[in-house]
Amino acid sequence: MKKSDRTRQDILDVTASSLSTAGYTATTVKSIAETIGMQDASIYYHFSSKDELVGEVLDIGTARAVTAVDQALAELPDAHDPREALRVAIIAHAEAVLGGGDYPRANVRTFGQLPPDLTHRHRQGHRNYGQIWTQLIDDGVESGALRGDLNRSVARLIIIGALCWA
Amino acid sequence: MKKSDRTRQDILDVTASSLSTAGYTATTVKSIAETIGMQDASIYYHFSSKDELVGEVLDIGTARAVTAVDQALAELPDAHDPREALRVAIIAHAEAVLGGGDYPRANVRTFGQLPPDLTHRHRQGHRNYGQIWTQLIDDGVESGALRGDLNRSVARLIIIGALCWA
DNA sequence: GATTAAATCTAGTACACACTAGAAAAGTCA
DNA sequence: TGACTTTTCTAGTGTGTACTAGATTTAATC
Repeated sequence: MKKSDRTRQDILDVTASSLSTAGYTATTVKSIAETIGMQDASIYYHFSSKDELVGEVLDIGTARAVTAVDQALAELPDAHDPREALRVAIIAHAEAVLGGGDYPRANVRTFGQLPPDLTHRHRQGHRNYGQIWTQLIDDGVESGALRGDLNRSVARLIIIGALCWA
Repeated sequence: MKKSDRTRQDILDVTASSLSTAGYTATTVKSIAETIGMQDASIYYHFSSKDELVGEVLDIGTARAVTAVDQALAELPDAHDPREALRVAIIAHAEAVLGGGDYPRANVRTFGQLPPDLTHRHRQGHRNYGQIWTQLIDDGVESGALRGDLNRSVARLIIIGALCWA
């Protein structure tokens, strides 16, 4: 049962890499198999469908980003400036996306090109992640550290948008 | 030769609408034809390929955004604050993308999912557009109105990224 | 109204894709 | 080694896509 795990991991890695650079449509089962050096049909021994495989890659990516941000926030001192929290979170997110490997990048790259099923499956995860930022911004506004006259949801969109774009 | 022009325009409009909401892959020749109420093969009387059709839609979109920003900048008084120029340009861009119809939106929506040929064909247009913003930011920095210690290309990416995300 | 041109349709081809079934090979362990 | 399991391959199916060829209809012109 060792061989299977290694191959499975290889498939995930290659898929994440392809998704992050080529996008969803250009990431074909055949191309994944070719990169690994096996037949496309063999992929289905490890994953029951392309979308299950892609879904797992995306799940790993969001989990890593969430973990990175959560951890960065947890390392803050107990009484911290809400602006500092926002700053730390932004840096943690940026590091996860830019330097954290292909998995978080796959999420950003394929956002908006996934088939409906996958989109729906990951919508909740995205919402949860957005919730973190909404909370950070709300904290800032309510503590008076951030200007209260800006539209909060707009601010959230700008921050996440700018981060994803980078 | 009137009928042809009207139908051609219909095809362009429907394609822009579909691209802006469904993206490139989900925008099939068949779906376009169905929306109009004709057979998919009939599309090819007006356009020689799907990508030629899509390319024309994207060209129109970028042209509209560029025109909107250029026009907004041209209406500024001769001696204007560089910050004001940036502000006006951002608003013009946002209006073009959000309220300017499907054509500019099609560009944003399909960014990163186009086949290589189309990507390459429009890369120059995107570069030109980016150039406008680079210039605006450079003006701001050199005149002292904007802080010079921020990385200019990062600033450009953040601004365009946030706008496109919205 | 007849003739020509423009526009659309019918009926297909070719290809890439995800995916399947069963045979073959590779690995595991007594 | 030999029996058994795990993994991969060969060879296909079905489907959706862009696209083509030629017939057919619709519109314009004389």
